Amino acid sequence: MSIYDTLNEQQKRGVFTTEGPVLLLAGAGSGKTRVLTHRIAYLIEELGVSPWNIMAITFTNKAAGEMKERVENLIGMGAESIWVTTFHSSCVRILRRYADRLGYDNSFTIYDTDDQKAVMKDVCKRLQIDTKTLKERAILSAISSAKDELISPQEYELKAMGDFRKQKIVQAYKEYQLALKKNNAMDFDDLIVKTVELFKADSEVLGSYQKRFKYIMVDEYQDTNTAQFELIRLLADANRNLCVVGDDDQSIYKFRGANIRNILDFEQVYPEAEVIRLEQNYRSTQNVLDAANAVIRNNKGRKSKTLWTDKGEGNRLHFRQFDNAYEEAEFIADDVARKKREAAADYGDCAVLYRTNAQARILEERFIIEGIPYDVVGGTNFYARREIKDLLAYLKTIDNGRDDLAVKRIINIPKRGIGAATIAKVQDYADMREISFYDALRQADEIMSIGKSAAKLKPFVTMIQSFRSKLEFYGLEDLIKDVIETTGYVAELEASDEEDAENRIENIDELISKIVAFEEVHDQPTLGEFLEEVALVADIDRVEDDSNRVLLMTLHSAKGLEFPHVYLAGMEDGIFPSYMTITSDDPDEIEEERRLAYVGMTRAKEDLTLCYAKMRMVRGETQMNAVSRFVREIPEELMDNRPPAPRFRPMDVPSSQFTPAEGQVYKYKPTATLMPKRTAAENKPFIAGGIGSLNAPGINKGVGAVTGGKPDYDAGDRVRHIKYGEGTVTDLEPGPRDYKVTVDFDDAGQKIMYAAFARLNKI
DNA sequence: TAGTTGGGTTTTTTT
DNA sequence: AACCCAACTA
Repeated sequence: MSIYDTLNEQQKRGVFTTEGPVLLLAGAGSGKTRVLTHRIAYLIEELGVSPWNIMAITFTNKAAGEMKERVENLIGMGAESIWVTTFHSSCVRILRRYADRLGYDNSFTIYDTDDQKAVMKDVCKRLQIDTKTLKERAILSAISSAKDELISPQEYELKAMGDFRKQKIVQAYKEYQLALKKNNAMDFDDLIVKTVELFKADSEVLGSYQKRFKYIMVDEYQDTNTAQFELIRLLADANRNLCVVGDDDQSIYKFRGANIRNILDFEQVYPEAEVIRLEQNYRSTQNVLDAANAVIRNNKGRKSKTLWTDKGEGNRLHFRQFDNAYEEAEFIADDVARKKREAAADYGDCAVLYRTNAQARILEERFIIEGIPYDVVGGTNFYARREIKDLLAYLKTIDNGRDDLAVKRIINIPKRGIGAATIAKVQDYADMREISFYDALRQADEIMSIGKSAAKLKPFVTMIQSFRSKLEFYGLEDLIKDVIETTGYVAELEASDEEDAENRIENIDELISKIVAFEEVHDQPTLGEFLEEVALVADIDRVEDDSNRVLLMTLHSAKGLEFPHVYLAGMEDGIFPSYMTITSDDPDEIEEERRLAYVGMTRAKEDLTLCYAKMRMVRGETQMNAVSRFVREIPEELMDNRPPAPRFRPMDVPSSQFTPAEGQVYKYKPTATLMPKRTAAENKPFIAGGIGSLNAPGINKGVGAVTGGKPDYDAGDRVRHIKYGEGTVTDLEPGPRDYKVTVDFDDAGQKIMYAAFARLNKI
């Protein structure tokens, strides 16, 4: 009995076909991760390949971590030297070693979207580009697309002939790259592009990696872009042992440059490629699969395949119709609660998927009201949140003062009376001497033009220097706490009456936890390593599988995941498929949306619920939308309710026309298929344009003490938190203006928070 | 310089 | 609705 016996025939072929190029067309839920992990195990255990010679590229850090773990479970020790990473992490690893050969310093920093925008703003100012007509964002996205296609500024210039707009973009592109280089920084796209550049320019380096990576595997291959493909092609060129795994039906990242041709044309590029299809689905019931197949069948130009399962039919899909998004949210929350009550599902078995991040808010509000533990994935990346970026900017500045952007970010946070004028003068001085902004600050006395403002800069420099010297003696955890304490960052938040101050503080606590965790995992944790690790994490990487909370996320984020119970919210034409793709004259766009629908539906193992709201507030105006065409593409016999037939459809109606005074709301009473039961109080008419009862002041205030007095619990007590669930208080200490409470939560682990914000309830 | 206000814009999706 | 930015006031 070997570990390979449990694989089906196709999977076995995928595992045992180790030499030469292999295209593994793996339908949703067909066990591709199993094939990949077994393939790695087979290479190592049966063929005697050194783990060191294997590279597996995944889409997210989370997927990489899981794969590594599963390989470890299969072969025991020895898995740590396999490269299992994302494209971006691999490239950083390579560039940290060789970036100097491209004229960068090996300690380059990585710029995120915010940083890019800041640089571009500056570039536009210098080039006198009118950002009213040509937005920074548009320029950046043009540059990003160019980089995805490996188009250099020079090549772009050739294409820009006679096109004024493009010529402006070329100028900006060139200037932007110069600025990045000057700051010794790379953006996300550069990580790939520069690595390809390095490989092409330096055959010695390329040769060494080719020699090392004898077996290369790429997961989610349908979502690779041209630059990534080129990277892989170069790496695999010597041995040609390249196994790509993907599903053209799940290609959903065209907007990010994913080139679906990479998978469709694989056999042209590698004529000797073996093509293996995995069509048996081990995840979903037949009904779910039939529905998903019926939808995706409407796409043209796909590699035909039909998923099947030997699981039973299962439940029919649920279709539910609502008047508005609030009722939709209420139903979903109620339904989850019902399933939990009836022991049909636990919280962690449920996921709510939607097209746009904005849809999360209403759902979230409802989940809070009903006290259902949940987690929202995505939106703004954790590390892109203001408070986190602020603190990270401190850490970056302490680590090395070379990141001008970071220094400028925090120089006046919290307020130190240092304004734009002073900053500009310091920058001028820095430019003149060709030194960094921070070094210019250190010489503030020498800068004649700033006059008495120099006195404001000095304490800042002294503070940073003191952090630096203290770093010799204490760890990262002490450092971050010291920064928070010394700057008064949290104290300021605490005192502020900002709506989301509580949330910010929670995020900061989470950051501290992450630093602590980082220090636990690494033998010799350095600040630089922490900052690097943090630069490349996606929001999805942070979700823990065992936290037993309902997950709320976009359809995009859900790729690669599965849940027994899935709710698809906002199944409306104009929302999903999005308005943009409906009105586009490129028919490919709607096909990509359909693939997204396919991805969403195939996340469900047992139970799939499709929700439709007739009226929905989008960007401040009320829209009336028809049922999503994707719902209508599902055979009716697979659903428990028949979606209403399409009728006249005002695409969007100005909210002003929907004041209750004019009574028009009532025209759109539900045509009543199954509506969830609700109490009379809850059944009040929805007021379009208003925010409804859910948003009443105090909604987020939960229960429990809000004042700064001593809480009614103490160390040792059991308490309940609205989000983290139950836990034990391990510490309670008086702070400057509030008690600081440390709780060891059963599910969420240890958290430190301010009592006023934590709103813990003794139980 | 800091804080406020009013006007204009917007992402659909993210490593 | 939410966010960002410029312009204005204190």
